[in-house]
Amino acid sequence: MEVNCLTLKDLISPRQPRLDFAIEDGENAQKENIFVDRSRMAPKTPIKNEPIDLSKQKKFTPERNPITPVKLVDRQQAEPWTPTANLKMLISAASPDIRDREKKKGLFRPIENKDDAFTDSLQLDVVGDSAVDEFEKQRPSRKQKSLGLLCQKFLARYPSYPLSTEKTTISLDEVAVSLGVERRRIYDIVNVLESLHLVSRVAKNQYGWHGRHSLPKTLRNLQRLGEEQKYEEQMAYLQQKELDLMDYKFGERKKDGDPDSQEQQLLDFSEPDYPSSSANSRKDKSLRIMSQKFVMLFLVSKTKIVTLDVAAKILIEESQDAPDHSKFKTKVRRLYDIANVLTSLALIKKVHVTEERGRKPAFKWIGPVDFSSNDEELVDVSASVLPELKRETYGQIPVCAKQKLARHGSFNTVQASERIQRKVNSEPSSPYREEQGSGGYSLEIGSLAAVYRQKIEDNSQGKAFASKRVVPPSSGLDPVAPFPVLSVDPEYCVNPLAHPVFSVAQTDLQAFSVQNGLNGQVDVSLASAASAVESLKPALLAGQPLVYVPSASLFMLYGSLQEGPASGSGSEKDDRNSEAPATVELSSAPSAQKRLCEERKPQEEDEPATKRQSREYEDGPLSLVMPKKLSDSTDLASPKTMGNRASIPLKDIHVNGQLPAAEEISGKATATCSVSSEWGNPSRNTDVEKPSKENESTKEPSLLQYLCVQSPTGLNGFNVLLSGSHTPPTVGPSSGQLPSFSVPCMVLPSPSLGPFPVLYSPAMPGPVSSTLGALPNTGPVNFSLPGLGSIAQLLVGPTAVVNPKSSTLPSADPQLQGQPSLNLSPVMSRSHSVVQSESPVYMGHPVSVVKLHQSPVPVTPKSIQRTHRETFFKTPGSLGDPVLKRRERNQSRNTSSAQRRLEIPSGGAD
DNA sequence: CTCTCCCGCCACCCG
DNA sequence: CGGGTGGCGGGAGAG
Repeated sequence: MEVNCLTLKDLISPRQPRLDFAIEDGENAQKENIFVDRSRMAPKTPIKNEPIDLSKQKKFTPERNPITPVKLVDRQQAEPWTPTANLKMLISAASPDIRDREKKKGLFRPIENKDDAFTDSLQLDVVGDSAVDEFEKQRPSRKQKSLGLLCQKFLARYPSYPLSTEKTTISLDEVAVSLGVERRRIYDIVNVLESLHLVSRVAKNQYGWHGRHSLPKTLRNLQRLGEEQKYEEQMAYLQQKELDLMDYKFGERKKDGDPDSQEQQLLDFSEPDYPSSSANSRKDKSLRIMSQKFVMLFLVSKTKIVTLDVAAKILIEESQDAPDHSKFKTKVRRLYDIANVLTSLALIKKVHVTEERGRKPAFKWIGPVDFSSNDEELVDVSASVLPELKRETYGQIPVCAKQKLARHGSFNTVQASERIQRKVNSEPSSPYREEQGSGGYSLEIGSLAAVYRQKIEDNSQGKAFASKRVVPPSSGLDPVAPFPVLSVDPEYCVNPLAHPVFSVAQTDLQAFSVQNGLNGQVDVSLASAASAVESLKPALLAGQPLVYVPSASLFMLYGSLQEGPASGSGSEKDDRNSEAPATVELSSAPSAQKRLCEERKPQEEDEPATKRQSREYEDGPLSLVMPKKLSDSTDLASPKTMGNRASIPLKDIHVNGQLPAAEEISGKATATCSVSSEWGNPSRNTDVEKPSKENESTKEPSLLQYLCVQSPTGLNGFNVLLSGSHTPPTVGPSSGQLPSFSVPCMVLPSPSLGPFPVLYSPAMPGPVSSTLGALPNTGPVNFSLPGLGSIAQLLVGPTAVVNPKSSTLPSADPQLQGQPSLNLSPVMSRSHSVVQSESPVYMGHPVSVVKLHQSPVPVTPKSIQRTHRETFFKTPGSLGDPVLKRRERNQSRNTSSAQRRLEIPSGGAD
């Protein structure tokens, strides 16, 4: 085996660009985190590539055989390689470094599969063998084997926001092998991911990776369901009681109806296949359901903090007619499993709620919250609950939060800018972080209170938006219903910022940023970060989002901007967009499928297409909203890139678009904001990102209406990008269709700017980091992101940029994140694809920019179909090969039939 | 000790 | 029947 592999590699091996990463890896290796590596890998070719490759390679590597016992291994061996495998090989071959690494890993790999993962990570660090040995010897600690870590690795293999075109198939076996774990573990992960629609089962042993595109929708639906179920109340009740435990009786708990039914609904919603409820038959979905419910609890919770005991109780109650307390322990175990996955997704982080009685393990939601504002009731509940919490922890609310509170709903860019300024001014030296810092993690409770307040405030302001969202009448119950609900949530955008804030302390961020350097790679060394903050494990993740953001999103913006003017790549569809929104979307983009999937579910029957679109946008953590209005052209923008994704060099893009875009922008920009800034100090590191090809894809064009305000140099380079046009959030701007919320403004630290393609216009002052130059791309072309820490970029969404809720969090905005968290609200355009930074890395919220693309690419008929129907990628074909590039392979791929589930998907149609 | 949660037995189902 | 799934809970690492 080994030989073969090597050979192949050798043959292929020309070192290619990728190597870069590999190399870096080695360097980075320090950390050990596997994640990092993987993520890196991912970034490279991120999406498409399959992470698996690497991993497999490991396995494949000679060592495999020797290695061990693992069945998986055997399998692989047994199996000649699949095409996918071959691809992987090739890829690996491409970068010898990587290969080597892999090998080493494999070698070292502990006997136990389990160990592998851990081992790998270690290896990564050390590229060297010696190190490895050590690691080997070290037994993987339990932590190393933890589901959370495993999940991160798992996630690292796939792009958070895969291009629509890309379809990734997840082979459980492969994954298990690559990660060195039993399949059973993979099931745990996949089930949770599936509950959030990040993946869907395609066939036996095969899951399709959808990425986070639909996550917002999913969350929205869950939120809705949670509301319907009155989880808030339950939680509030329990919390208040403090969980005295079991005393809590749901007597009322669900007014709606049976829990069961609800549960099913959940599932359904997740999978629109009612009919098949049979599929659900059984318990099987219990974990999924449980996961969804768990998430719902967070979404419903004002505080966004859920203690395990409360969650367990609620779950027990619901799940069974006769709640067995005896199961409490078991439930808690499961919740931990789920929580680990969710943590890896950066949706929650572990915290402890200190109650009078003592500390309780709990998790805090750090994911997007805003998709819809439904706070109203929440407030009430929270009110009751919060008080207690607050006092315990601490009370102060960070300024940031207050600001946010101020109004996330619709605020103007101007406002946003003002805010920003204020902050800056207020604390010149101290970045936002500090503000947050006050809280530290300890905040939890305090944060809750803050949140609570915010919500209240927000509600008043924000409600308008909320109202927008369409609520399907009771549809919630319907399996399908849930999705339908999605309405636009202009607000949604907001979240991103919030999360990060909470989750990561500045320090962490800094460290993080430093480590990561944010290079273009974006890879993020989450792992490293994680390592740094061990305690945080989860937290890291949470913080992570930041990481991603930058590059991709920026890129996106940039691209979009460019496009606006230029539009070259374009594509066809522009018109369509405007024309028939709904249709367009679906049909239009290949990539759309993803979105579509999401959308479909929801079925927006009601909703106008526009809404949907908006939703889509939402998906991306960062969404840039670009109103298409600019011109139709903008719409167009798209796309082609999508298809190309990797192919195009960023440079080109930059070149093309850059200036013009900037100009346009500037022109548009109505306001300029100057920020004083000292956000962050720029840390030196601004590494340039490499533009990932992926990004390229993003390039699309959209039009954005952004204003780029450069901060005077003095400001630190803070630049603000405003969307010039965006209208009030709700309003649909351009086409009128979409409500857009768009990005009100983006603030960038100057340093970062340099890299930032978009905004900078040539005019940009030089402040930008020279570093940029270093990067290959240099120049405008690249937008490299400076180290996170250094650069804080702030993107404010017009509307709610700040999400109220989240905002409440103490975090400091921008900096905290260290990363630029951009939210881009996608413009409404009809189709936008969200692009993710390549680094799939983890979680993060990667920045996903929404593009408008018409049809992204080449949609094959298949894809199209799929998209509509299946919510997600159920069709095998859609999934695409893991390794293979979707392109041909996909086609070639058997589109196997869908399995039951696949079929089901159509539910959306329903 | 408690908190976590890994690990894997074994029951379901499905094909 | 065999294999994919995944419920479930013992028991042990970590703190």
